[in-house]
Amino acid sequence: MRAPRANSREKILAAAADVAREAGPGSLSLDAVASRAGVSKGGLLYNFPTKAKLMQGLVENYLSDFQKALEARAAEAGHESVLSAYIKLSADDCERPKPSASWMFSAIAEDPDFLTPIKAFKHQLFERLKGETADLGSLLVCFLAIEGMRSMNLFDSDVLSEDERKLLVSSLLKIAG
Amino acid sequence: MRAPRANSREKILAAAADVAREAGPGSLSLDAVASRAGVSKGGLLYNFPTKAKLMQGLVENYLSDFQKALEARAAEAGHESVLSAYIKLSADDCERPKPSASWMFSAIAEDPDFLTPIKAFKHQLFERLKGETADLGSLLVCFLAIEGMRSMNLFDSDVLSEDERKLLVSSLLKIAG
DNA sequence: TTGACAAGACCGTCCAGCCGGTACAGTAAG
DNA sequence: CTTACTGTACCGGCTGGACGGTCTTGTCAA
Repeated sequence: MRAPRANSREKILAAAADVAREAGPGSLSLDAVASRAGVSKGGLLYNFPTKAKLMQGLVENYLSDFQKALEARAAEAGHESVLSAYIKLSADDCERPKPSASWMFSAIAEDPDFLTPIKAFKHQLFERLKGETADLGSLLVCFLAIEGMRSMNLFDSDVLSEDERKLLVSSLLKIAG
Repeated sequence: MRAPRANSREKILAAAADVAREAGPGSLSLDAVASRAGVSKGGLLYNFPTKAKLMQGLVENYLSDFQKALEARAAEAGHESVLSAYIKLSADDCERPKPSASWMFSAIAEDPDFLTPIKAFKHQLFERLKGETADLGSLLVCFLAIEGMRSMNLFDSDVLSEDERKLLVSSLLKIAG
């Protein structure tokens, strides 16, 4: 029963995210991930020799996906600012009711240092935005508001209604100029 | 050496927060909390019959502290808006380099439903702010930006410098009117 | 045949919750 | 006063189960 062509890595990563989302970040065990991915535990450990490596894979995957999406947005919109692209991308990410990143809590529980690459990424993005934005105050407000939106999505807090989120986004775009 | 009246509950709660902050949210074990609080495991279990109850205690403590602090701010400043009080309170909370609430990750790992009271609290606060703020767009931007600030503090992300945070706060206060 | 890859039984560790104690305070009958 | 009983606060060893990681044994593709 061996899948001749199985890109197991991606399946496992996706399965891990699913398990964290559905069973809760505290229930992300290797056994659960393996069975969810349709893979044996040995198979999982073959691809990710340790749980920490799995978490690392999750983080790297997340970051590279995000970067790709942001670059695509920034390119497709032509001469639009990166900040606008970031706002719109985040709005879309938060629109779908998937708090798709609750695996992050598992990673933090495993080792808070898994946040380091994410922090670095954000810092880098912030610096990039500073380079293209005239008014630092406006940038700060926008950047933090987006952060807040993402955070609420992560924590699965649907405090805002659909309309409110749309109003928020348009307000931010206005501030961003 | 029976302490006739030691308010063990508070000591335990504080110890739990300390352990989560220093050893990481994944290392919050009952043994660690007990020894940190200067209490035996049995004593801990006497006050909090289960780990879930301990988490619940943490959440309730956090929420009531926050509410008290907010009320105090709103009262002391006289006729200032609640939104301004909320902004300033959050700014002060985030100023000290203590990501004092990393126990929250442990709670989420234990059971994501521990977030429910927090979500409810935020929702309630948001409704209250809506009642006193004229421009919904401005309120949304401020509210989310504060959320972002708190989130960054929680994740121990020091992306913003001291000056930037001050500028952010003053910008928010201006928007809040 | 060989080696990349997968299966799952197995082992050691860790931890939540349990349980049988201990120390002490209050109370009240003798 | 004292003895006996009751309830409170706390102690710490124990255990059963879960989980991460290893090991042995396949199995398919080239």
